[in-house]
Amino acid sequence: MTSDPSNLQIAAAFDELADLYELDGAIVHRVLAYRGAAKAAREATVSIAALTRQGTVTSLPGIGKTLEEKIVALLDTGEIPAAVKLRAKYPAGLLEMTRLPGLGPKRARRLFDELGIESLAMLRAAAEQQKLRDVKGFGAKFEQSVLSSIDAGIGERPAQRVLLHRALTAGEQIVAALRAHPAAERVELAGSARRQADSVKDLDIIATASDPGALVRALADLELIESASAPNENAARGRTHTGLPVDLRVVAPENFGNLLQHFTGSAAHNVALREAAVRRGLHVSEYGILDDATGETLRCATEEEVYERLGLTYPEPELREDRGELAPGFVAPRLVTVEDLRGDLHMHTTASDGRNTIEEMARAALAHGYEYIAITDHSATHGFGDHVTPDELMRQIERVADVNERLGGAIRVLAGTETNILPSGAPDYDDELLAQLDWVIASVHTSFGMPAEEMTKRMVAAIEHPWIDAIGHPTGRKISSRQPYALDVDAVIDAAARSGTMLEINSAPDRRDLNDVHARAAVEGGVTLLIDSDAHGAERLEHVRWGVATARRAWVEPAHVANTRPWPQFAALRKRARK
DNA sequence: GCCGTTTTCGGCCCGACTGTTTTCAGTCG
Repeated sequence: MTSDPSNLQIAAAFDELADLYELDGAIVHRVLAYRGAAKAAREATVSIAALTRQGTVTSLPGIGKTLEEKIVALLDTGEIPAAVKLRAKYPAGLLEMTRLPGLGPKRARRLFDELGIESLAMLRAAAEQQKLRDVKGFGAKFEQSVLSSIDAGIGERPAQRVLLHRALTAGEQIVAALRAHPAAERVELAGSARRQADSVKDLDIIATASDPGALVRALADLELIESASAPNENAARGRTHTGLPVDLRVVAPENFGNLLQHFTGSAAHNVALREAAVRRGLHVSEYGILDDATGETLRCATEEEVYERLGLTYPEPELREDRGELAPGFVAPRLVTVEDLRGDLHMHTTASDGRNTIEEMARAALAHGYEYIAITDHSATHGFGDHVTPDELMRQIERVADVNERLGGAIRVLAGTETNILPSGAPDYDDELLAQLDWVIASVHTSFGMPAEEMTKRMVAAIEHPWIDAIGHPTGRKISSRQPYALDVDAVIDAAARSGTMLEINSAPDRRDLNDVHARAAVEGGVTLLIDSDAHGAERLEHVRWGVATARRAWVEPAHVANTRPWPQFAALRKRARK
């Protein structure tokens, strides 16, 4: 018996089934049911395999009797029979083909049935030989489009997504530049960038203007924009120099709220919002709210009006993922902000792989308005050459004391470490040394490939260690480049709550680890979170913005975060304060 | 395939665009 599939693997199996059923011509609602189940699996904070064995998996939204059976089959045999059958029927190349613009599952299926086309290569050949136009519904224009799409490499890989910090930095500059235009009135970023998602695929900007045509044409002239075109007086589409698509829509002021709400999404949020509206006899679109009873359409100048008309509490954009923000009893959380943070407990200096000295980091943190920071260089076995030996760590403690003296108490600098969690679960300094520090954060940097059970044991051992105050980047994921290591996050949360060990939201823009779903589960499990920059240079202290973004998506309030507290209260949360 | 202030069947968000088509299905966001 191999180990159970992770929630992410189960979600992937459902997504695959959705694609296969779609090719097979299933009704769209059945396909959407599988996609919904995949979302539920990705966002579940407990092990779906475990729930299934307990017989309670159907308590998850969107998972009923049939999907339960399919999970059981996956657990027992490692396969879902329907998927095996459908894979044999529809070659994998068909799914690649559906990545081309204008070619969805229905049309791909038709080409497969009538011409036997089952790969991008065969599709390309048929387009070149002008054979596609023989099939009803296909013409010369489509053949052209196929050739140019395949030549552009579309189809070989999924659409590129850009990390939030890059997209949002560009998006904010574009918004600022548009706001400075004389024709501009309101200009706001929408879409996944506004929701502070992990990554985005384009920027959506919604505006009102005294002269819409002038604003729309102005997009092309912005320094950040490589090229743009305006198909009409109210919309422009462009690309930044890094290739990020930008959509600008100018709308009448009385409709601004409807458009901003619509284009902020998420898709799942909007679908749930509209379903809730239909139950009240209302129909929501980007143009307004149509009332069945009166036949009139209400146009909303602000988003607040949209939610108010629907009888819903306004949810901050970060919450709009259909994760309970539309539920009847929803109470808007007071989300944590960068300004709430009073300290940063994870950063590096020249002693390991950082670029600045202790004093430089301390002065930068002081300028940032912090009351306290911890210096946490990499430990003895970091393995990248830039580690701190036990002797060196002793000298580091003295250097921190010197800096504290020189700064005259303006900021409190803690002598700490980011100690490696060895495969055994032990830290790589001995307890006597850890006891002399002010602060210990522990992280996994090696042996990522352990099975979930061993990795969980390793992590729980570290969490239960008497001198480890917090776990750094607990799942090891790197957004769009590295999967989290196999880990029972629920068991980690339990252990952290029991032992009073903090779990970090690491703010490195490609980590944001814990992620939004896990951070929310941690808070619900009674864990105190920590939001850290993991800065390797003084200017990177600003990165806490991205950790805060993840925290906000996790419904996190200031009280859930240790480093929003003044020093005496924070100090008391450390394990060493309880000895 | 799921689900219930429409409760065990019959619904399941909304609209624009596209290319191919004489009225629209499929795709996309």
